[in-house]
Amino acid sequence: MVKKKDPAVCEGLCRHPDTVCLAKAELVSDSCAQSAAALFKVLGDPTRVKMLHALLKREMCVCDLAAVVKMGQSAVSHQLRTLRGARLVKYRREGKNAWYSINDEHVASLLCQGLEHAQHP
Amino acid sequence: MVKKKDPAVCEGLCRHPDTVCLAKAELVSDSCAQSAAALFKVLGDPTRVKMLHALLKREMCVCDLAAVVKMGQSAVSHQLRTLRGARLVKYRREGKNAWYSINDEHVASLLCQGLEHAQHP
DNA sequence: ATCACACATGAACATATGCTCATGTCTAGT
DNA sequence: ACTAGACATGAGCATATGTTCATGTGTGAT
Repeated sequence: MVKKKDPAVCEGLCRHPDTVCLAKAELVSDSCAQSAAALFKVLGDPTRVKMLHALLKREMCVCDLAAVVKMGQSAVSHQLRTLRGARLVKYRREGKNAWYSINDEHVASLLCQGLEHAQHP
Repeated sequence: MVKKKDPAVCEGLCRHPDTVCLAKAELVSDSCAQSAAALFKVLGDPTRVKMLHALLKREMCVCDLAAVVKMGQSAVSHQLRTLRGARLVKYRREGKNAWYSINDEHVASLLCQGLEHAQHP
């Protein structure tokens, strides 16, 4: 009788309590899963992928980014807002222009890994 | 006059044509950005992050996964469907159970990088 | 001061997403 | 054959998301 359920620990919801208990013990916290998912979610839009990819090589201002990804200035500005919110990009103002760039190497690395994976189906 | 616009190449939509032309030349293709974004989008949900994290260490069946992430069987099954669609997990059937596991190391690496980044704000 | 430009932002809208509920399918045991 | 268990799937619904349109803000040139 090696696979008897243990309601006290696993709440009787599973077929393989040992596995479930182990997995539960190791499971990431809600907040951790939340923030990782939030990060990926921001990366999960083709427009933002293109924008970040363009920013990999150089600092760019909003209207140039708009021209590159072939979108309206407003759309690009909204996307930059969410990218800023997730701290994936930073910006500096210079006169009338706002120059955006990738925030850190970690972000660049993640993006490149995703792009690379996408090319090898 | 180093910054004259070149409508033939940049369509007159930008302030810094040289930069835009360079960025356009290097820009990832639509389909490439699409598939990278699709990959990230699938990773961009806390429930799926938890499920994948649990699968990092061990193969699991559906009802056990449901117990671990504290969700209904149907919800988990739907999520597994999208994970399968993105080829992030694979599964094998054994009698009445379906055993799921991470599809490849690349996926695991991406997930871990995301989780790690999320813990260093 | 006025104007044009670069950018940000709010509202509105269509679409996408994730969950629940109900039901279908397949397998194993009787 | 019949039933129960494990899983898959379709419909429905509430919420989230991305774009456009209109407008607001701040800067520099005239």
